[in-house]
Amino acid sequence: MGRAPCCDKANVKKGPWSPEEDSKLKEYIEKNGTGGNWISLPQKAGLKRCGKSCRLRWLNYLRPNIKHGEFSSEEDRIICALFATIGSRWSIIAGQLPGRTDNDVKNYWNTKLKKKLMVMGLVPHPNHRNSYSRKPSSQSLFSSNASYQSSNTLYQSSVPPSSFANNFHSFSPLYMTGTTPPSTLDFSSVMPNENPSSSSVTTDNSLLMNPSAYYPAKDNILMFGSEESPNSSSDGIKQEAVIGFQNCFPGTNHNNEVERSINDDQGFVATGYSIQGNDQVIGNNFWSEKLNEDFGETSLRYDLEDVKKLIIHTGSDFESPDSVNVSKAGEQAVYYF
DNA sequence: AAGTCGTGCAACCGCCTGCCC
DNA sequence: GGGGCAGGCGGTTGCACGACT
Repeated sequence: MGRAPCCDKANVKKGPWSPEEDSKLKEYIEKNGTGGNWISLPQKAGLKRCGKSCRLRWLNYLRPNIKHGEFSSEEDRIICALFATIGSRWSIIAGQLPGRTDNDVKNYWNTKLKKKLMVMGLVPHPNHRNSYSRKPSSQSLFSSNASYQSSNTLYQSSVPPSSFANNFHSFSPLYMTGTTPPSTLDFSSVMPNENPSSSSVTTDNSLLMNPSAYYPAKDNILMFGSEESPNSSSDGIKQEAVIGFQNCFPGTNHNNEVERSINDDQGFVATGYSIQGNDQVIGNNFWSEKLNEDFGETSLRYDLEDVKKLIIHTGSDFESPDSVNVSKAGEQAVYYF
């Protein structure tokens, strides 16, 4: 038996809202509130609409302080960073942008921002055949218990939403903002800096302050990304590669230290790292463990230079055979093992 | 001027989750 | 503990409108 419909479909109006309906709804809610029950609200308000439709109209259009119009470059940067961190969790992303709705952010991403990033080579085109990939191995990508948090709810799931996985794979290069401090976002490595004075966004937002809390636990992913530097050499060799590990929020803070993410359950280390030149990048989860071994469990922060040395020093010793020379500007790679 | 195409966005659909009984 | 319901969310659709031919 299927579930009962939320309203009588035959007797509800669908399609665009008229100004009269808008004013009825607005007037009612301003006077009485939603009463915590959207289903019964349309009847009380004298509307022939589904409760869900009323809720959507109110949240996306009628409620106070809704911001319409162009997204600023600051908002662009926040959306990109959060998308890279948590995927298509539009409501959470919208929660970081005062006056914006999840629908707005979603539409903006799908119609403009994604294309913009594709053009820039920061998001692989769907038909792009030149990115590195490797089959998942014995350990399933999402085999471990995932833990990810929305604005007010902590979810525990063995299988994160497939949409998240897809997005995570597709746009993972944005994970590698090797210059992303926890409280100050600097997207200069992934976004063109249209306004140099605003290359960083200072925020005291809890999500940005503690991104690891929102980071889904996924094992055995190694991500590579590269972008073409303005002074890229003529042979097309990339000038920068940034790598990140699952369970980590890759980034450095303003002191050029690699942040360690505290994950009580699994004790992972958050690492972020940007290398210059034509470096060969080798790594896997052992990298995190090596950091602990070499720099101590108690240390909350690792100096970026030490991480660089460690990568160079221990790279060939990694147990994983994975070894990638990310050589072409603008290419990205995602490795699973 | 008319037809076609592309884009943006509001709205809908259906699934998932939490809450309540 | 489990079933049902409502809210919330992300994906998708469809329409309006402008650009282009």
